Amino acid sequence: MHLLASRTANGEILVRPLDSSGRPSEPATLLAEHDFPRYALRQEASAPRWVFEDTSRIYPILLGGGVKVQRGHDLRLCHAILRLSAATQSSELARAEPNRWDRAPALEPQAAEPGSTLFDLVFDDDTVENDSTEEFRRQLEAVATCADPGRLRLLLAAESAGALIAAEMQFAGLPWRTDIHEGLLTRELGPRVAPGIRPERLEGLAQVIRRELGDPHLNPDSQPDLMRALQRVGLEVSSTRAWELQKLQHPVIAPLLDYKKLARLLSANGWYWMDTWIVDGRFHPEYVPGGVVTGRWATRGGGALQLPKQVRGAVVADTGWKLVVADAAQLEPRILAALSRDTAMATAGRGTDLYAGIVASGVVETRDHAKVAMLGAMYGATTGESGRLLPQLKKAYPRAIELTETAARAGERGDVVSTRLGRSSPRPGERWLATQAQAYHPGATDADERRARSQARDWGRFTRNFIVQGSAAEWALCWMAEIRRELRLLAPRQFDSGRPSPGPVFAESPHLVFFLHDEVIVHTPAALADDVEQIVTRAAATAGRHLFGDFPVDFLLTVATVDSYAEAK
DNA sequence: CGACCCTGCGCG
DNA sequence: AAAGCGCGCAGGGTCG
Repeated sequence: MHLLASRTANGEILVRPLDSSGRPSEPATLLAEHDFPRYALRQEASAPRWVFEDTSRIYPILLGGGVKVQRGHDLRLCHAILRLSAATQSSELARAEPNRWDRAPALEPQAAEPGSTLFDLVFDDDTVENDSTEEFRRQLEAVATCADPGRLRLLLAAESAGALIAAEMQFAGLPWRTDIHEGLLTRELGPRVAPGIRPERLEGLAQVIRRELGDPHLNPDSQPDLMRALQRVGLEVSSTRAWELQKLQHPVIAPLLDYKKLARLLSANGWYWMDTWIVDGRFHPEYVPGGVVTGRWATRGGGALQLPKQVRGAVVADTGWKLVVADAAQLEPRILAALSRDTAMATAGRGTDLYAGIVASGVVETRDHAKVAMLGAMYGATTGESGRLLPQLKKAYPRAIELTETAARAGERGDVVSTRLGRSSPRPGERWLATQAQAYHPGATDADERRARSQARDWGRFTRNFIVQGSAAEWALCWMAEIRRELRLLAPRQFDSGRPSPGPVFAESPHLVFFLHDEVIVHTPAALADDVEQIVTRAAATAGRHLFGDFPVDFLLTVATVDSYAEAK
């Protein structure tokens, strides 16, 4: 059973039951917004799949009303996948003119208060293309008529589960101790100062830098000024990047590197950041599922996917609770091994650190070499150490390396590549095609050809990486969806249909609070931490089976139950 | 003044 | 141009 829930022009919620092919089956129900959670909770007894036009816009109403749902289908996200997927190119959906389902969602951040601003899904033009019921039917049909529906079906389910999880994680927030964060800032930067003023320690370092560079008015935050000042004292730099400065011998270097480090802390995660993003002891970033072309998530605001290790000590479980932090070890190379069915490479990672396994197999000398060679293979490195190590890797793991090279060649030609579950890479743009065409033009110059070749290789590196990064993102979605499903079984109380009035969704039971590409954090009552660890571990194996069947590849995790995020690895 | 680009750096 | 992918964000600087 599907329940399509959408918002009407006057702010009510319209729920339309649909049958398995997406056709309206029973009469629709019209609800006031505040009645929606209670209604949804009743429906949950039969575990419907909720069809949302945009999960991030409508699900917060339910969460705010104390209701989590089990299953979802996000029309906007699934449309994006099906529109581009090579597997569904002949479908009605893919061949239709661009319509409202292709338009980017409104970019303004959501209001913190769920349900206060949700106008963007209301459309005046009641055309067939814009109707959600029709769109859902087109999506089901596109999947059903493609060559291998199972994979896409899984992808759409995983993507949609991701949308539910993203909304839930934003709603729940990551536990954040502002007192600990403040302590760190004061220790590193000095006492808090008003915005625009340099904290004590930064000002002190700025003075030292000015003295060493003989420029009493230098603003170390100005890259051009700093570069000129460095050159004036005879330091030949072409940039002011930390890694480049590190190589130089001069008394200004040490204080300058300190300055950069601290200036970064201040601007990225200083007091202003804390005031903006931490509300009632929780960090509530907005996750954007499908925000990256490869299918990875992005975030909007707060820089949640760049939380520096430096400040992770402020992420602390509530009293009586724990954080279960789990990280997929060497995820992308394992994905590559499975994608290419390279049993030798899969064997190297069986029950052990994959890079260590590669060393143990005698392929390269050190773990560091194994890592840099693997990354180079997946990113398309040609020079340097990883370029030199590639032949050894190729000899040991021909199937895996072959797959990356095939993907690169496809991209160089301008072809599309696809992930394990069928997410396809975007086609190169007009400019790319024009540059390639120019190189084949009779009057093409050497420069034209060089440019075209270099651009083709760039796109090849993109498609090479796309299949691995994108398939890894799919694994991670399946992993998380499975964790979520099992966590619910672990603490079923608030979902039981017998409970007549919904309560706070995250007050009592373990729930996901953070996701970072190949890493999750579950916030859990301490007594359940062991169960959560098992769930997370089991879910990794399940995700592997969902993607790769019985191909014998391990997806190892490092799992830790901790009080503070900083304690994990 | 805002819009935009550039540089640099954090994360995977 | 940090060898080699994908991001977000802040601050300086320039331009209209």
